[in-house]
Order: sequence, then structure tokens, then C-alpha cells
Amino acid sequence: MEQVDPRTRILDAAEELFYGRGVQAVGMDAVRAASGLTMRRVYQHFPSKEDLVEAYLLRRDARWRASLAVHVSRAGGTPREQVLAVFDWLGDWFAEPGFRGCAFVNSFGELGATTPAVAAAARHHKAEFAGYLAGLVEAVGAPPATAAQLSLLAEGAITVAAVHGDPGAAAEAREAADVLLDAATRGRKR
Amino acid sequence: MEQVDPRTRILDAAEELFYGRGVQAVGMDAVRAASGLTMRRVYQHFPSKEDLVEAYLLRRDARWRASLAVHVSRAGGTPREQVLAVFDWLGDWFAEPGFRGCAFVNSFGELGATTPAVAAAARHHKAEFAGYLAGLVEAVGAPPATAAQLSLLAEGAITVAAVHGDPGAAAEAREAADVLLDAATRGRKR
DNA sequence: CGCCAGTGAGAACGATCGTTCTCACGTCAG
DNA sequence: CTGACGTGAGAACGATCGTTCTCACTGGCG
Repeated sequence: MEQVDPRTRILDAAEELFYGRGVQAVGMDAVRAASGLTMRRVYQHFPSKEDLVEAYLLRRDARWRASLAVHVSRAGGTPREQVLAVFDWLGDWFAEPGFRGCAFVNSFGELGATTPAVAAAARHHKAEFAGYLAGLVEAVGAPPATAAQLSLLAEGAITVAAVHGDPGAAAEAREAADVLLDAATRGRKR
Repeated sequence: MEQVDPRTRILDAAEELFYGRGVQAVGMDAVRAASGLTMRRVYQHFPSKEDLVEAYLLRRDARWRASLAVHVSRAGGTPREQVLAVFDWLGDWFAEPGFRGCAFVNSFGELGATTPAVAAAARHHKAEFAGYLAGLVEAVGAPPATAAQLSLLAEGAITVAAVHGDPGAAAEAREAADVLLDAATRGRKR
């Protein structure tokens, strides 16, 4: 059962701790304890804490975006329903226990000024998400400007849901997105 | 010239450092050095770092919202122009040198999970801003739901501007706000 | 003058952090 | 069997942090 490879166990432990408490608030010893490994093993896989932080962010980015893409593709339906499905997925995410906002925004605020790798990971994550959303919006027939606006709604919903602990921000964003898509496609595409 | 009272000097130094590098990345000795005072004096005014952090956030909240209110009230014009002036003000803020996102979101991500006072300050700041915006939106004749949506746009613009260093997010948000206000007031109020 | 409350400057303290080292132990090659 | 090597467990190290203490000094008040 616990035969998962050490690297995964370390990353699992690091992710839960870093995301839940903040990176700087978590010592390497806490990661070691949570992973059930020895210090030697941890440093064998990640030569420094910074390496571990970067790996944590990269893995989370990949998993987060893959999960979103799966949900949206399963939503099927029209292109427009797919765009709105993004906000439904956000709502599910916000309601998860332990939700504490965007890991990349949190890390960026904490370390972005001092650790270029963290700033780069955050930029990459946001750019990828915005690009993905832009693709969906383009399929609806709305201009790129509308995609950027929907991006802002999504980011805002994440922030508000995190600070106020209110998953309802996703529904508000979805409603706004609906209106913006209406306005952007009215008269443009039938 | 340097006759400002010690408390202000400490808070000025703390704000620049905490906001620019993150709270945990700044030691009390750096605050002391930047304030030009002695350690004894610093701890005389703020018995602990947590007290200083809280005071930093409270003062920044008050100044930030006052500055916004001044800009909006000077924008004069119609209620609708006042709402849009919020986004213009955000654009000016984003373009300031050293802009690094919302101090409250950053602090929340870094310390919100471990320091309740920080989480409370962030919630308070966001609630006050949302309430202020709601007041402006109400004067336009749009429903509260629209105010919440505009809130999301503003928060999203702050996040995107911070991570990508792109002040243009404010203009995108303003454009979206304009559309949402159109949709919300069409047929409702002449 | 003599005293003392408060100050400046910075050393000191204890805790914690990231990282590395020690050392006894198990394993496998020869 | 023996020796070399990789591991587990955790101590140790050096740096840094938040906080407090030391101590010489100053200025006002009796």
C-alpha cells in the first residue's frame, strides 16, 4: 500500500504542507516527517528546499490544468457550455476542504520577489490557464478581449473565494461570464 | 526633515520591506535599519513582529481605500463614471514602480493559515472594498449581483497585473465592467 | 553636585531553519 | 569470512530569526 515511490511521497507531503500553511512556514523536517522518509532520502531526491518548492509548483500546475481540462471536455455540449464549465469546476474546487486559494498566487506573494523560479512558475501557470481559456472562448466566436475578461473573472473568483471562504464566487463569475459572452457574440456570430 | 515621529518611520520602513519582499523574508533588524532607529525603540512601539505586521496592514488598508475614494470622488461625473473610475485608479496603481499585487492577498497567502490577525485584516480589507464598490454600483441602478461581479473583475485585475506585471489588466477589467453595467441597467432604469 | 530614568548601540540568547555529518547496521561481491 | 558500500536514524552545524539584555552615557530634577 505504501509502496509509492519516495519522490511522490515527498511531493505529496510537501504539497499538503506548503499549500496549507505557506512555504516558509513549513520546515524541511516537517516534510520529512510527513513523507515518512529520512532526511537523507529527501535531500537525495531534492537537493535543496528551493528545488522541492519548484517541483511542487510544477506538479501542481500540471495536475490542476489536467483536471480542469478533463472536467471541461466531459462537460461536452456547445463551446459556450464548455466555457461556463470552467467556472463550475472552479466552484467545485473552492468547495474542497482545505481550499486556500491559488497555490501560485500564494507562492508568488510569499517568494516571488526573492525566488525567480517561483515567479516564473506562477507566470507560467497563469499564462497557460489564460491560454486554455482563450482557446475555449475562441470556439464560442468571441474575440480575444473577451477571453482576457473571463480570465480576470476566474482569477477574481479564486481570490474572493480564498479570502472569504465563499465558494459562491464561482457562480457569480459564471453569471458575469455568461453576460460577457452574450454581449461579445451578439450580432457577431449568429 | 527627519522629524517624523518614530512610529511613522517604523511603519514606513516596514511597509516598503514587507510589501516588497514578503513578510517572512524581512527580519526585524532590516526594519530597524531602514527606519534608522534602534531595536529598543522599535520594540517600544511594536512589542512583537506580529503587532507590526498587523499595524502595517491596517494602515495600508486605510490609506489604500482613502486614496481610491478621493480619486473616485474627484472623477465626479455620473455614478457610472464613478464606477469606471475605480478601474482607472487600479490602472494607475498597477503602473506604480514596485507594484507587487495586493498586500492583503500576499499576506493572506503567506500567513493567513497561521496568523488569524492577518486573515482577519485581509477579509476586512476585501469586504470594505466590495462594500464601497457596491455603493457606487447601487447608485448606477444595477443590482447587488452586478457589484459582486465587478468586485471579481477588480480582484482578478490585481492578480493578473501582479503576476504578469501588466497594468493593462485594469483596462480589460474596465471594459468588462462597462459591458456588465450595460447589461444590468438595460431596460431596468432608463 | 548627585541621582536616576531613559537612551543608543549593539551584543547576547534561545529557538528554528536548511543542510550535512556520524555511525551503527545490513547486504552483497569476492 | 571480509570488506566496501548504501541506508536509517538522528545528531550536529552554521546561519538567521525574534526578542531581550548589557552598559556606558545623557539630561533633568532634588
